[in-house]
Amino acid sequence: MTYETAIAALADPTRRCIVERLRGGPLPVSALADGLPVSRPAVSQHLRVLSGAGLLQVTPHGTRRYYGLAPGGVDELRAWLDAMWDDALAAFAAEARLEARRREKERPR
Amino acid sequence: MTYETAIAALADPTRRCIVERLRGGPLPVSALADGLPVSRPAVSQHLRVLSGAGLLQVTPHGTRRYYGLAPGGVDELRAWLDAMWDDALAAFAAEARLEARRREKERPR
DNA sequence: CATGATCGTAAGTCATCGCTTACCGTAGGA
DNA sequence: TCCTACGGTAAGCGATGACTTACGATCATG
Repeated sequence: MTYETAIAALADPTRRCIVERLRGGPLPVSALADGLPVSRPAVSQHLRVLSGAGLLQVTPHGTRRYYGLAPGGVDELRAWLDAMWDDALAAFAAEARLEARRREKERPR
Repeated sequence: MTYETAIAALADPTRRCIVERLRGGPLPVSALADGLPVSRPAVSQHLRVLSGAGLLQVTPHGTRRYYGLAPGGVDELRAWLDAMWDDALAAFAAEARLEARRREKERPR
């Protein structure tokens, strides 16, 4: 449920750039806007999306608000990826069995 | 580089539905289109995007093409997530140190 | 060889989304 | 108390993208 909004939030290049800029630690909005090719209101809108997805957390300090990566923010997303692609191995085995069955059906011709 | 197209491909709900339907093993296009709320050409377009992102692999068999999850298709995406959010712990430590420094600066007043 | 089934592609339409400018509320310093 | 910095919000615009219908190509089957 939440991993859907998380992956939607991370799909935007500008938002990924924000995430990468937050690797070093929390930053206020103005510091984030400097160096980004978009205006400051655009950054605010992106921060709203990222926060809404549970990827960022805010700590107001005076007039400036520090945005930082939320620990465990991508846990559900990782869990979904694992659920899909770990079963893919089993699917691979299934496909191998299907292939074997197809050969078996072809051989007697 | 590839994780960007992968996350963009997985951002669409219909494409995620396709991925989930492929957990049980490869399927031809018609079988995928049945049960999805979109037309068959739409499914073909989604499959093109997913394949282009390295998430799916195709095995033509006669007139029908079997689409299946590509093993290791999300490896780069997982690596990127780890690189971001594992360093987030270090960032958290950095923020803690920053907080400590702020208190230290406030205390002597 | 002809026919039907499977699937990819092209063109067009409509909604969603990201960006901008303009505006407003709020906290801190002179 | 003014005023300046910081940042969130609203409205409008342009572009990207997802979907549909129509068409064409290919392979198996009668």
